[in-house]
Amino acid sequence: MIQTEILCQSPIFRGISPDDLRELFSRILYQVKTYQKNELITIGGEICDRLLIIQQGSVKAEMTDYSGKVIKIEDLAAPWPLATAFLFGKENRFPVTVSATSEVEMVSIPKPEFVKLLQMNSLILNNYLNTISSRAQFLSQKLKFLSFKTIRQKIAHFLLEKAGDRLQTVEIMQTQGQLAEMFGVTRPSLARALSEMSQEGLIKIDRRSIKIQDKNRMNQLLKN
Amino acid sequence: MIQTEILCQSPIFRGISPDDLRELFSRILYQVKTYQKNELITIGGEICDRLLIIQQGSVKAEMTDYSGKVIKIEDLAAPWPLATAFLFGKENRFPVTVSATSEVEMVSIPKPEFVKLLQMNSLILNNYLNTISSRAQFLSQKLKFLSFKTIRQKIAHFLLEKAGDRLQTVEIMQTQGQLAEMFGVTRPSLARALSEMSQEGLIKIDRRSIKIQDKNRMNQLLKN
DNA sequence: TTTTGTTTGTAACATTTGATACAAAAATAC
DNA sequence: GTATTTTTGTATCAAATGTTACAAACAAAA
Repeated sequence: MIQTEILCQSPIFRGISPDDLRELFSRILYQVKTYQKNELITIGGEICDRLLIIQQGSVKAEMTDYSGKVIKIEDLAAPWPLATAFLFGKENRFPVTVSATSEVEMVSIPKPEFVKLLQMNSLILNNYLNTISSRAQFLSQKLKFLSFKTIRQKIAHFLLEKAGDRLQTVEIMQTQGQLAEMFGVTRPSLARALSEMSQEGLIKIDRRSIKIQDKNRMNQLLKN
Repeated sequence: MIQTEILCQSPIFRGISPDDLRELFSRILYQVKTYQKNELITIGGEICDRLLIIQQGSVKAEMTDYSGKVIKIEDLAAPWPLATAFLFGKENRFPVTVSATSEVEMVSIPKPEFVKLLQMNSLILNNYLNTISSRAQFLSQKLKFLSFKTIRQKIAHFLLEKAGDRLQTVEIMQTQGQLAEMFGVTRPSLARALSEMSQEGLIKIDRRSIKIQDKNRMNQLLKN
């Protein structure tokens, strides 16, 4: 049985009343499946031709590496949808193996039926488009960040982004350790780069606030 | 005037007959705007609340860096859509400044009207979902590749991916130089890493074919 | 205040990679 | 077959970053 009070909390059905959602579901085909703890739900590599939404319980996603060993990727709980990014596009396969970590109820909507839902209700359509677009935008940002090779470049990008057109001084909310992790470098390396940039007059560091002293030279760092 | 013979070549309208497309357009609001050479079409940072499709001519996309200098990003021509990844999601702003490089006709569909199109025609809906999903999948792959830090890791990932479960020997189609560029490293560095891995018995290199001799140790390289 | 734990600055050394150069090997052209 | 170009293997040195370690500064708790 579907529980629309839970499902309407899901990112895809957000903003829809439980009653409306029940009405919508009555017009499509779907299944509600129950899985016991530790039971397999999807296998990595399997074709992804249906949308799965956790209605009750929690699952874990794992990936198999090339030698066959298993790495845990993430934990998900109701009312989250699974693999929204793999229903469409060229790579229609589950990237991960999903199994139940408690007793689980899973709503399974075949792709053609989900397309009907998208066409019947513009809120669902917008929610879904927003979900996958935001993901693409997030990945794109992350990729841009990774494209800067040296630590100085990463620092410059981070500071200029935070400062925008106007500000000269940026207040950092994270510790150096957290920043270093974001940048994918070690903490002492980040500290060294910061102190060198400070010595060279590019920035001025006072605790957690950093003043950009030479915007032009900072920009030149990003040229390559 | 819209030219549906051209527009139906666009990734978003692919598979739809010119006549059907004309009928669909008759049911929504849209504009066809003409731009002279060098005229501005969108400005980076501007809100992206409409879908733009090049119907005639070509444009260039440029980005402004933090110091105000302009970097060319890409050239686009008819019948390509602009910024499909920024119509929805959290970041609804054009990332680039677009200007005409020849006389240009641009079809402009306001976002709510485009949503109508998506709901009226499931082919358009599928095309659009496939476009942005594929983009997210592509970015995700690229990100995964970049997450490997050492050259050895990149080599291991590349070879294990190519080999799959079965094969032991991988035939490389590119030159070392091309591979090095893909990996974002210099050619001598790649050659050195390969020869070291060969000395350590991980792989055996014979011209353009590389045999994976120790899959387990290769996998361990990817653990961190 | 004193104590304790966290954050920061910095140093010494090891490792990885880039830059450059050059010769051997292979592929291609003549 | 010879000449020319491309590709590959390798060496040397420099630059960037990681690793480890430790002390000073700071913040929170007792």
